[in-house]
Amino acid sequence: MLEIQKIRQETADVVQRLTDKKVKDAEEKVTQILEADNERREWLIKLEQNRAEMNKIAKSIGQLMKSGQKEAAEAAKAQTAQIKADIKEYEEKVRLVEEKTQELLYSLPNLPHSSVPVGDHAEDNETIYQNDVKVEFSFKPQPHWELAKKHDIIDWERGVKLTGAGFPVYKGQGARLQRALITFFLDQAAEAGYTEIQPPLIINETSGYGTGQLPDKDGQMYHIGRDGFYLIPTAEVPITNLFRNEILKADQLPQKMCGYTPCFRREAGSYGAHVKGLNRLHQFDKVELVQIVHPEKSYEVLEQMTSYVERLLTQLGMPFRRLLLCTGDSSFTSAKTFDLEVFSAAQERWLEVSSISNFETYQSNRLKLRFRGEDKKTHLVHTLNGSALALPRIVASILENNQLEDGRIAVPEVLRPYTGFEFIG
RNA sequence: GGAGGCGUGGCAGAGUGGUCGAAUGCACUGGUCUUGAAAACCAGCAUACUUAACGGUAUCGGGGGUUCGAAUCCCUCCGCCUCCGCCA
Repeated sequence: MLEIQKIRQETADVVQRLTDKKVKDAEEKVTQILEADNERREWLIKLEQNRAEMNKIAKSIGQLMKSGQKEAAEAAKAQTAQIKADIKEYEEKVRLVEEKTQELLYSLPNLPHSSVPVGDHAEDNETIYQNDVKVEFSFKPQPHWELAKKHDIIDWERGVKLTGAGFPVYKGQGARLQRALITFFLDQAAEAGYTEIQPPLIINETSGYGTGQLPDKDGQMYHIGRDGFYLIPTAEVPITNLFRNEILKADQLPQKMCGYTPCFRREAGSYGAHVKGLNRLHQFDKVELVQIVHPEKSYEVLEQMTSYVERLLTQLGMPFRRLLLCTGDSSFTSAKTFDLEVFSAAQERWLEVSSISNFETYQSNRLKLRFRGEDKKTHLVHTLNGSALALPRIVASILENNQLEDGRIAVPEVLRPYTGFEFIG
């Protein structure tokens, strides 16, 4: 959520950047917010004046009662009725206009950082880096869903029986490969100084609002109607919410955390060849990095986190590239996002395996997550997160890029201590 | 699931209808003193909104109510503790 003070003080700039972000009618929306906010303050002042008056009378009644002037006290009571009614009226007005302001603010995405290219679609993203790993075959490579079937390591059909499409069952070497990846990623993160967190997989509504999944992505989460909870779509939600409503000491920053969790996504509206196999699932595993940092450090940290994830891909021997997402393609809540994509030679396409974002104060403003600065005042922190990494497309890439002519699949060196085997099949 | 108790500032802990945003202690910050430190003493020490400023308003787990006035009374939700039941 954008800070209202910022919208007030830097109106023109905010409108421009929202327009860059491809928000329709940005100027109109901002004007509406400012009008609502002005109205709010007008009513608030009236409300508070009345309350002050009321407090004054109440106090004087107390004095009169104490000194035994009963009649004077009763007389004072009589004049409170009108003020009381006014207070009620103003309270209602303030409540309504606050609700409206809030709703409008929720509807605005984050402002893009100045270094983010302005663009509409994925085609406008900038390729920042591409490594020189090449995967070439002397035979016709098979897509991962064929390979998984052949080696009997992923069972889609029985997953459908248990739950539905998008809930695969991993078995044997497939299950072991998953577990190896999770442990490898967690070990690496620990070495890089991230504290491992095992959060709840179910969150309440407030947490959903805190990181921005609610209200705009309500349809993408699984809702547990009976208790009003949600299944987490990513570990980002519980981990970033850990410090909601807290004021951290300066020396508590940065908070570097990582966590492995399954992720649950309804993926309503997705269909077609791009969701085949492991490309898009309703339940998948992911190790997530979250950092809560001093505002001055956040872009430095974004770079550190991204290079960290690139190192993981390098260790796995994957051909990958780094994209800087353009304004139109980066997420609602992000100020700047890098995507890392692995090239799948068999599918002949790039698969997004990680997305690393700086949210600046967009999340912390909702979370009321602040720190006390050198000036002794409270300031909003900056929050960042990134996948390190999401498993399904990594598994797909390993299967597809590491397949051998005899049909076996070579496990990347770094994973062998974790899998206990060198080849699948 | 049943019965009872409790939820106050960073922590501990007073306060059961009237200058209570809240005693006191500890912690913390600044100052005096000291060669330095400790001790002692003095001062400060929640958050948010609002105002050009003085100031004002709200917050004692959350929400609602009674009252001229609520930390204090009532309702409700949440959480914690104790006992019983059940259970991995």
